[in-house]
Amino acid sequence: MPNIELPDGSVRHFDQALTGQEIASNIAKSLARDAVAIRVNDQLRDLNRLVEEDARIEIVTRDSADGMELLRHDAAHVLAEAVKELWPETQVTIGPAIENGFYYDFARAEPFTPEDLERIEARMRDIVDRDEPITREVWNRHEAIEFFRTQGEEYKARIIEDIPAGEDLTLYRQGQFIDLCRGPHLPSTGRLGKAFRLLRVSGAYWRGDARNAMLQRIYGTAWPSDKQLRQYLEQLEQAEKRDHRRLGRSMDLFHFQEEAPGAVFWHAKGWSLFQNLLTFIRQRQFDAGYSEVNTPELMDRSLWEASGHWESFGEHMYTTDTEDGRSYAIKPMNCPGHVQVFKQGITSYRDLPRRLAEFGKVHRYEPSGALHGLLRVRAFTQDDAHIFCTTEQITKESIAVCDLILGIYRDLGFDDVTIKFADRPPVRVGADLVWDDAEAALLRALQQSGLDYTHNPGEGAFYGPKLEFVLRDAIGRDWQCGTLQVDLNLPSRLGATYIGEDGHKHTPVLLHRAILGSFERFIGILLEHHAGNLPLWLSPTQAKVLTITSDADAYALQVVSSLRRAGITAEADLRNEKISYKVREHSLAKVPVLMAVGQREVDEQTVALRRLGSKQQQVVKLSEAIDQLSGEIRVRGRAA
RNA sequence: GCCGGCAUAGCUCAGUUGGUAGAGCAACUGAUUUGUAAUCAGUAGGUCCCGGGUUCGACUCCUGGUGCCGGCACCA
Repeated sequence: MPNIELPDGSVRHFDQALTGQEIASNIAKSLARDAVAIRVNDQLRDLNRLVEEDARIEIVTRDSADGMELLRHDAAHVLAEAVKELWPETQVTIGPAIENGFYYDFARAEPFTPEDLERIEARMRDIVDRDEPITREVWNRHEAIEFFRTQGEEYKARIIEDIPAGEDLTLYRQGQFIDLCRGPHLPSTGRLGKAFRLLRVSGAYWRGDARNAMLQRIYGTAWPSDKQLRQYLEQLEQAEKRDHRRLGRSMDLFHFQEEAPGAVFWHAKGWSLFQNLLTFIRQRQFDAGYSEVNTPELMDRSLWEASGHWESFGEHMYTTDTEDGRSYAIKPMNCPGHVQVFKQGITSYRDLPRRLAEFGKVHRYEPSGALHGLLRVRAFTQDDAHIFCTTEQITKESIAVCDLILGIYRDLGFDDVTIKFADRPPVRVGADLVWDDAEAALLRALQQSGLDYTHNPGEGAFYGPKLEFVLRDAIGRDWQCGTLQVDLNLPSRLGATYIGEDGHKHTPVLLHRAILGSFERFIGILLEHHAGNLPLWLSPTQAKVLTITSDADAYALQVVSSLRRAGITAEADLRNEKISYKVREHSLAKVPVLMAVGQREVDEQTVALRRLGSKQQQVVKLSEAIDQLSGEIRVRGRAA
């Protein structure tokens, strides 16, 4: 005889236990229709389970975040049911809801083809039409293992074996299909609706471990309504349009070719963008007290053995053997080089902190399958720096690094940044006490800066804990770019020392930090974030001066040279084409400022100025236009 | 690296059961002097990713590579 408290605080009394579905019907018809689960005292439950006790409840509808997750989880089950009906010999494994959708991993000798995907999706729709009740059963552990073994479901049996003894095992049954699942689930398959779509099939290792068998993963997306599904598919198309590889071609920025997998051929415009970004970072670093250095690309293998990189990453390093019998490695990172610079001469504690920066081009033999346009390459340029300091200085320096990184992101148009604190990994160098200190110092910096962070356990580097700076782009994707790592191991491995106040030698602490990480990758992210519409100050070509008739040719050239004198990168387009043709062409090439000049502009010494993305133009005096643009450029890129 | 897919003109893509290839856009040439997202006409353009095999004959079939794409794993 439960008393049911609703989210609005009202309480309803019922004379007998009743199901979530009945409670929903009791409240409102529409709620009954949209209900997918019930939350009973903060615990999600199936709608058709009885609520017998006094409880606070909330009906979970398909539109809510929890509701959508449920829909997607159910979609995964319906997918598995469809596959089992079509190919009964297939083994099922796991099938969770993920952001925007779901997947299910299957073990099957034959690969799924795109045609198979269509058949599966059609069968899923049949299953929704059948509206099979989904029922929860609690099973005994041994019986469950026995059951799945006899069904030939080896993977399911193994999953159950790994569930701690004593826990209740729940199985969910829909039609002929039974799956191990914690639940909750919808009352029936019809409740799923048909706003789902299978997207692709790919490989995935059993339990995410490359030593295990490779399963076949089918990905899908599912939504509460057709409209939301359409919107999502539309969003996917839009994301494709801002693919940096496509923009790189249409904006004539860079290319790749077969002879240099994972290495960029920068074209003039792309390199100009690269240099604009580099100049900006260089200025900011200078202002923050860094000195720029440059260290060899090729160094003897012994140095990499001493640093420990040879052991951990030897397979991913490019090496070269020379006639003199020596073995060199092309640098995969800059730290050992910077330590060599630090070691020259004798450093006093008074000289610390010492901040050495380098735009270091590094090479890493990344696994072939990891390569992805500019976002994952084998040859890239880091905005790398190493800060040598005392233990006492770690926190202060770390705070300064956080400030520097966050400020730069803001100026590049990224406001949504999260910080992750990654602590000691299972495989590491150095004593635990040393790790304790390093982790504590980083956390102190975060606390004193008042920055929010999330914990990323076990994800630190092998030599020290790190902060990871993750920025969210315009379409909601997260990119880890900046990093700050406290290293209490490498300096001693490479013999770096300073003379302390006591006149004795001490080992400095080494902070590794990068802001953008890799210029190549960051440019890829920037392009996608801005959909190619780069901020004026970064654009390789900032303005294009377009003539309307050839009468304006001389004036157009004069405008271009005035712009260039003001530090604005400008080019003239004197071709004998219609103005609309030129506007279209340069808009597609993402030139931020177009200035059209015809007889009127010649007479009045003006330009018809049009900004990328706008359909309007304003006619302004040339001098005004120049002031306006150079002011805008100064505010962003050149400002300290 | 692993699973699956793809590779044809600068780009986007067609190409029948095996008979050595086409379109649109771009490029080039000419005409057009044009007021804000495609002016018209003509011309040229190919190692059909690379190697080997089957065949009278291979873009097409088989086979070994390479690169790319979607994931998985990896990411100092």
